[in-house]
Amino acid sequence: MSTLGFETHDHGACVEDALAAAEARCAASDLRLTPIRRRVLELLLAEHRAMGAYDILGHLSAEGLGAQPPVAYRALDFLVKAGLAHRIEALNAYTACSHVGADHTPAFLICRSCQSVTESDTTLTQGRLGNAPRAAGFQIERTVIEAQGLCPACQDGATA
Amino acid sequence: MSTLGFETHDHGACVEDALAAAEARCAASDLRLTPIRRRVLELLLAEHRAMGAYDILGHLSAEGLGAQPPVAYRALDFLVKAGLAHRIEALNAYTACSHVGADHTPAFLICRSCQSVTESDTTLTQGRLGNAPRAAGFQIERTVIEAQGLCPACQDGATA
DNA sequence: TATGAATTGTTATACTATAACCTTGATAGA
DNA sequence: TCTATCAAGGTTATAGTATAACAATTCATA
Repeated sequence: MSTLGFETHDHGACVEDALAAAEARCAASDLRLTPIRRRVLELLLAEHRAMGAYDILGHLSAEGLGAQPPVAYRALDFLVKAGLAHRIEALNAYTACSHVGADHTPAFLICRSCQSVTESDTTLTQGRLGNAPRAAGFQIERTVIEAQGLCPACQDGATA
Repeated sequence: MSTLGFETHDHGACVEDALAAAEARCAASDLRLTPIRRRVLELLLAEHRAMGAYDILGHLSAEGLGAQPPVAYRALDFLVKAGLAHRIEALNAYTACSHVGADHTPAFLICRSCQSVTESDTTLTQGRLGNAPRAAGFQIERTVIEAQGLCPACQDGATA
């Protein structure tokens, strides 16, 4: 399975599938995908980009769903903990998860030109990053793997 | 070469070596390691931890070296650009570089208990992370690889 | 319906970072 | 020597990111 999805795709179906997967996951794990949480997930799914908490808050507020920062942060925290979204540390921003269900260690490819964020499969990296630290006795609980650069589309005539 | 340095070491020599390497590098590259920049590097080297910009600023200010945020941020930016320090994205903090001179893609092991930060050699990871994205045509310019967990010392009777 | 737990509403504030403009001091060419 | 230039630092103000704390509400269920 390839998840390096810079290629165009049926985004409507992509979003619907992701929402369905999210609902299934919440139902199965006894988590509540409330209207606010669901809407935040939709916003994140709308584009394959990372959004800041205050971007999210702007949308929520425009839609009468809450006007204060904690509203956005709580929904984002929920989604991240539920495995439905990820935080992109290098951007202080958030993106919808592309592999809901799979217990994964995500790696991200972040385009500095178009801000697209692609979640890459990391089984490869995972093993490698895991080795050296384990040899040293370090017990990994969470890993952040983020590559920044230019996506294929932006390499033609872009800021490069 | 092993850089997974949780083991104890001669820290005085460690700091002196790093400062000497920094001076050599600056001299060679026509960069100016001014008193403020040098002091910030010393502060970062003092412990194998990451420090926030405002931690640094607190020290500088106590020493009469500058009281406003830009003073700290400028020095940190300089050190990062010069390859003498790294920014730890997951902590919004900074740490001295352990491999001055080597053109490297660093990976960090961050202990959530004692806050120690160890810079691991990433030739391993580098190759692996590089493959999948390259296959997709993504042109990597910078990578962030940070693992959080428990260092060996903190695994005994710690918050785990 | 009473109860407790989870969620949301709201205020206030803490933490992180940079824009903008000015001053100083070193350097190099006239 | 004079002075143009530029990098570095000083300072003020403000932007951007995040959370503590507490009140109000909703919801499932005893």
